Amino acid sequence: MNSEVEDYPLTGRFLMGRLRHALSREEKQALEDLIEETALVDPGCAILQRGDLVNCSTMLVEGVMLRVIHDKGRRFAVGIQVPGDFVDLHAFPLKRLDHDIVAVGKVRVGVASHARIDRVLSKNPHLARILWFSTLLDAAIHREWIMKLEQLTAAHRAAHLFCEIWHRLEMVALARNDGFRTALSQIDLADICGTSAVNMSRALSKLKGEGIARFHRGHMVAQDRARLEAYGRFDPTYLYGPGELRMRDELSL
Amino acid sequence: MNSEVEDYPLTGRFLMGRLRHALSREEKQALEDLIEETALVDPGCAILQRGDLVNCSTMLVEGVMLRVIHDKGRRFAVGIQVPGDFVDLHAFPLKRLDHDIVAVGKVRVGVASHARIDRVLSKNPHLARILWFSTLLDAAIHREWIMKLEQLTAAHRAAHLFCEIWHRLEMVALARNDGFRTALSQIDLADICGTSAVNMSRALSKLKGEGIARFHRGHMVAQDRARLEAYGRFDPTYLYGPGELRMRDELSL
DNA sequence: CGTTCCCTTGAGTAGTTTCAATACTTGTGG
DNA sequence: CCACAAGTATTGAAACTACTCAAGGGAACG
Repeated sequence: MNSEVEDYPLTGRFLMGRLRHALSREEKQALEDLIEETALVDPGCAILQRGDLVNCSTMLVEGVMLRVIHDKGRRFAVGIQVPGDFVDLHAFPLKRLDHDIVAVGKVRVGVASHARIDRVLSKNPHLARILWFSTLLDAAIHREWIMKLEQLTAAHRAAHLFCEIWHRLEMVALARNDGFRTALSQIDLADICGTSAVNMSRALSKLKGEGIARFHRGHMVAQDRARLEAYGRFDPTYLYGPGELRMRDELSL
Repeated sequence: MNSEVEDYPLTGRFLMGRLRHALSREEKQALEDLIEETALVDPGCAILQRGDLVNCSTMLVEGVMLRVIHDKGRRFAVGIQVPGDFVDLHAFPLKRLDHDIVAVGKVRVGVASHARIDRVLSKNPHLARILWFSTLLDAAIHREWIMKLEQLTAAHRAAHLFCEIWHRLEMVALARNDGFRTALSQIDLADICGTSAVNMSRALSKLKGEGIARFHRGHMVAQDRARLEAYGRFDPTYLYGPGELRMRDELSL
């Protein structure tokens, strides 16, 4: 077990592999203390609906959540969150969100009231800057999704998505050597990749047929990661993990 | 001429129609004073390239800019900015961006060093919160684009884009009664809508043929705005202007 | 006056959608 | 333990949308 997660069981994965090293021990503790209570969310349930006036924000502790927008009965996923993500921190400055946030499978979350966040951030501008940073990571991921949707066919999109999830879970020490395990269904993948469930099924069997990746009931397994990434035109830079864009030590944030 | 723009010629359009009413006179002046110099940017030129270490941010004063990502020679637009947008404020917390920001047509910008922004924000947490808010508006627009790409065909995407630009220009008092005028080409529209220039041409002639909108050398004219918005499945809520999600007065930010 | 960039139109191909039918999984209650 | 229902996944066929390649028209700028 990762020692950060031992020391900070609710927030130990926050920004792990990104800017977590820039947090002091006191700041990590302040973050952990932000969480007033934890809750279990049932599959498909929303912790937050479009337009709600929000007065607390949610740290995802265990499981996967989707940002979804409903339109004319269809469901469109515009974001995916993994443990360590402060899923609705956007609502702290925005107060209301334009989308729902729903659990995929069973999910455990920690809840922090905006009043408490406010108190901590006004005393600690550095932490405020870090939280701002974390919301902009979501924006960077949104941009990559836009590019992916503009450019790739369904099978390539699926491969790209697998790469992204794999990397993000790896950064928070939840990936496996040969893939990852989530509660995502093919329907979820279709909603994320902007295609129909039927076409997603075909795309996945193509990936399987070419020996690139197998997806079965939420398990993604790929023997040759480089091949998967090449197929998905995946470059992890936009995740601001180790690499080109990563905050260097010379920079104080 | 709008009085805000008279009083604050460089930043008077910042968050106009959104949270600008929450700024005090002093804060508006502090923002205006952030801008150290102005510059003209030539068509197609980038003020910032992916991976650059950035130490200043840019207020768009006049013209339109695109956020673009290059991949295998093709160009993909992942965002569009209009006057009043703090186009690369994302780089203030992120330090490096994942995309380029380029001028469409001739553009005038104001430049604010991060050192100066830092000084002002540390003295004014309320203003810091407002700037954070403004970067999350970009994220909300990104999410809408994701949904639009997942859902709509090229002609509908174009209509949606026209609606968005029209509304955004309207909020900063730069729209016309029957449309708007920019320096966008059909190629730009294609890069934004994730289609080929050929297909965008066909989509536009379809919109023209059905009497929904005419686009010619950057001028967009639509007689029946409601019809255009219906065709583009457009709902301006996500822009956080007047409407459902708008910050209410009861909320202090 | 010609180059360059932007836009248009046609034709063939590739990818996706929808509808429909079928099968597999999982959990529930008899 | 089996039967059933609900949700999930697969496959086929026809219609549609978009892509690429290619050729040509038109406006703007020097």
